Amino acid sequence: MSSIQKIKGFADLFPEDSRSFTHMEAQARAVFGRYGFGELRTPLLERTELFAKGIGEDTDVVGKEMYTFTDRGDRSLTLRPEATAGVLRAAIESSAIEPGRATRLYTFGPMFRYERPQKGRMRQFHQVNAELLGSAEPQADVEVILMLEDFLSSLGIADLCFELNSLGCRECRPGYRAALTAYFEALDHAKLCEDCRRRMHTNPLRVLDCKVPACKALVADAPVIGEHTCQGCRGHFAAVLSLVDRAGLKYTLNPRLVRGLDYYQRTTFEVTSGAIGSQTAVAGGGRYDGLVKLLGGPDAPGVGFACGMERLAMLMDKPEAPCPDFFLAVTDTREGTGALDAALLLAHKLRARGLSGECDYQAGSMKSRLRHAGRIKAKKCYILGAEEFDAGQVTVKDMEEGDQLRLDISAFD
RNA sequence: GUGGGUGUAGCUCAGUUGGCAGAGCACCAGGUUGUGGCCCUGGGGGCCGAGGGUUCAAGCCCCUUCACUCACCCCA
Repeated sequence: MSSIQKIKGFADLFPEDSRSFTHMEAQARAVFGRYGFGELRTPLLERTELFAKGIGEDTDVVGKEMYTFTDRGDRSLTLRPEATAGVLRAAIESSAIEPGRATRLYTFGPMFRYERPQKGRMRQFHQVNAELLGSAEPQADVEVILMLEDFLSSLGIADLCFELNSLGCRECRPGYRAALTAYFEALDHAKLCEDCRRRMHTNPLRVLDCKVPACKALVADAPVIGEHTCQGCRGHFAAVLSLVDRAGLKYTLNPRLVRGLDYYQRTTFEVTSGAIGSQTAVAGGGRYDGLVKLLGGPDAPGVGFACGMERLAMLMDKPEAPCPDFFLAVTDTREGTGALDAALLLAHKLRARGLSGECDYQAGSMKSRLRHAGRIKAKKCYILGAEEFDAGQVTVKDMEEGDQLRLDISAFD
């Protein structure tokens, strides 16, 4: 109890769990590579203002969830709570964005949010991110959505629900917001929950997302965004839906799909699962035209997604531990014979031949050593007992077949 | 931040109205004088989360505290 323990909301991933992450990363590289995306790695720490600007001052993420501190130079720094802002900062800083030409980048790694941990939510969690910069066309939205689906199915994850929506743009969204607020005002808004009475003014879109039954009932007849979006947004969304359809991806329209980060415009999407606790979002994303410019870059549009790796891990089959090629057992329990030295050197030679395996550092009974070899699923057990050692030999037992033979150790030179 | 649940062996968990600290799995040894998996027998292992209180007696009751966990808010 007196030993130092990890801090709340942070996790250690031992091989049983880390294998899942390694596998996801490998699949992401393979799938995204087929779409022409290149990997970008950005720092985990950024200046606080990048997130404040990029995510939105009024969001929960910026308002109460960031790990922010001042460094020794009195700069305010923040551990990244999401990836997009950092990716855009890097792309802008290195002039990687050419308006009118697509730039495709993906990244993955840890994100940090100071929240109360629960199932599917950690303070340090991991995301896979992809961003397609420079294209405002609906084809870009669809490419990203299809790539996400491609990635998820490469992991063998089924029973996922794709939800799509359009939030409109800077031109038409204010009108929708006003209509929503007017709707709630006209209603008996005392029936709304406390949070929603506040939200109907600050962010009426959020009310649509409320889970309180009374609010849900009132929201049922609220104006739908599709009726308020401008011609351009409507055409864009129609094109996206049509293409997604033609690509054969099943989805549901969710007019109440509101995302938590301020920068989304037009297309938004979310992938959900009912099998990972009360947090259902596995991945989410959308279009963020205007964000690149807001962060000081060219006026280039963008679309992308983030995918929660811990949540994916809950849905995946765990990759099996690899079976070692050998286990080198030492059963010569006499003192000072040098059998342990001989074992180590023999194991070294086996590895030089490309074989994998572990080697005893302590001699034990035949029974216990063989049991261990079986337990770690070694393909072969190399046995170095007193007889073998004195003869300069080793017994090699096939753990599957059970047959064995004696070989000279020198044969492995 | 606000609620609920749980802290006992390396792991998963029992533990009755307060009365000697338990099981399964894992580990070690033996049954089988040098041969794994199945079976049988035995063994090592514990500040019962921590601190205080009540009591002849506390894993159990009371207070405090810490940790973990689930949920709300919100999100991946």
